[in-house]
Amino acid sequence: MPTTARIAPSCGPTARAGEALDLRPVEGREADDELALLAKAVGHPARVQILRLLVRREACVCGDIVDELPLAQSTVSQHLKVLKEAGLVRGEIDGPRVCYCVEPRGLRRLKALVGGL
Amino acid sequence: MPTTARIAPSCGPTARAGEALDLRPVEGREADDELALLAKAVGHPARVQILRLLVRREACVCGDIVDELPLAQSTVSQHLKVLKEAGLVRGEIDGPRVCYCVEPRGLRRLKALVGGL
DNA sequence: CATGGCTATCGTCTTATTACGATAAGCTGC
DNA sequence: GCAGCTTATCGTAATAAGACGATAGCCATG
Repeated sequence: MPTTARIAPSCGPTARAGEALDLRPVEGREADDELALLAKAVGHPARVQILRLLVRREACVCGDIVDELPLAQSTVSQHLKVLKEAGLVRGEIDGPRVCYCVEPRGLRRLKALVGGL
Repeated sequence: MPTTARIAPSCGPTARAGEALDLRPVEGREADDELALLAKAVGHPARVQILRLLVRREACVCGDIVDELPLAQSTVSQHLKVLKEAGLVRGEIDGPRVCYCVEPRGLRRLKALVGGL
C-alpha cells in the first residue's frame, strides 16, 4: 500500500469502477423531491464553488477548500455537510485530514434529473 | 385574431421562434452565482412540480396549478414569483387570468450550467 | 356600472439557513 | 504520551424562506 501523498484510495480517478447506469425514473413525485433536494444543495454560490473545485481537481482536495473561499472554516465545513448529505460529495478520512471528492453518482443523477425537465 | 380558448399569444409552442443559442460561459464566478440562483429556485418540491406541469402542458396553464397542488393560492403565487424572478417561467396576462409558461431560455441555461459541472 | 371570478400582495407566524467564534475530537510525529 | 495540526460540532445571532388568511386590484360578463 503506497502512501500516496494526499490522495486517499477511494477518491479520485482510481475509483471509477462499477459505474452502473442509473435506472431510476426522472419523473414522478419521488423524482421531484429528489431533484428539489439536489438543487437546493447546489443553490448556494459557495457550494457551487466547492463543487467546481472538487470537479476540477479530479483528485480530491482536503481543507484546501477553506483557503479558496472567503469563509470561516466552520462555515465551509457546514457547506460540505450539506453537499455530503445530498449525496453530491464524499468525504474520506485520510490520516489527520479529510479528503473530499465529488460523488459521481450524485452528480450524474442531478444531471439526469435536470436534463429530464 | 381567433380567441383561442386558454392559450395566450406569447406562450406555448407558437413562441418558439428566435432561439439564439446562449454564448455565455458556464464557468467562472458569474456562472457560479447564476447556477446557484437557478438551482435555488428549483430547490423546492412544489416548484419542481410547477415546472414539470408547465413543461408537460406545452401550452401554458393558468391558475389550474393551484388545483394540482395541495397548497393555498397565495403560496402557489409566491412560488410562481420565485420561478419568474429566476427567469425560469414567464407570466402573461390573458384577460381575467394569468397564463404561465416555461421560459425556454432560462431552462436551457440551467441545463447548460448543470451540464457544465 | 356593478358583480363575480382570478391573481397578486400584505401582514404575520414559524421554521430553516447562513455565518461566525469557540470548543471538542482525532490522528501524527516527536 | 503529548503537542500540534486539521476538521467537525455546538451555541448563538441575524437573515431568509415557507406557508397561510385576508385584502386589494383587474378584467370580462351581465
